[in-house]
Amino acid sequence: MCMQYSPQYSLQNALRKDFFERPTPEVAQDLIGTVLVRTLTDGTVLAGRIVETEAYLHEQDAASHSYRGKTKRNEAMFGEAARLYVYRIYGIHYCANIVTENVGRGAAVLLRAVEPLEGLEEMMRRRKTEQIRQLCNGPGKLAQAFDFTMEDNHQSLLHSSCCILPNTIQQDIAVSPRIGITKAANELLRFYLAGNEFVSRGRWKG
DNA sequence: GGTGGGATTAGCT
DNA sequence: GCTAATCCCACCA
Repeated sequence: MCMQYSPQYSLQNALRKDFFERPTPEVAQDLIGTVLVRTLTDGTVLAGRIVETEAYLHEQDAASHSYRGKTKRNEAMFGEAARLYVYRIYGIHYCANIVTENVGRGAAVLLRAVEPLEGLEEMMRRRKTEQIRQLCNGPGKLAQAFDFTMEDNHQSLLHSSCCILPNTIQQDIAVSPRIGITKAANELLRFYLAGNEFVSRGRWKG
């Protein structure tokens, strides 16, 4: 189920910067089905198919961290596309976003869930659980499993140790309002693979 | 210099 | 369903 897909872990195939320089909802939707790959310093490869994302837009989007303009905390959002914007949430967890559009826009895509493909033992160790479904089915969990921390803020996704591989599957993408926000809560900016069990909050009904 | 809130999670009822 | 855990940082004084 989760191991049948065998991605080519090669930078040759990786998504390039122009993929991320498009309108953020398009990027968020097109990221569904792609594969997030990270190679740790010890050579361990972590990979997962992205099954859930949310788009956070520029300064008109009241739910976006960029809503009140550029600050020290969110400056990565205003930087180059295809870089990571990582922040700490509720003092405990991290959330990993991919910066989109052009420099100065302040837009990004939140990675909410991935289906683990490779490096599961490492993820289990970091997550302190052996339940595969629990490894990456939420933004905080995903960040913990892939070891994304503030050190990775501004990190580029355009090299072999950290990149996104193209979608090779064809599945139905569903849309919904974003989760966990109070402002602009009706915008349909959350995208996920319909019926996929690794989507957060157990929204899969199997 | 103090304070409040947050794109969450785990564990308990 | 409810709530504690726990930390920047933005904002106001």
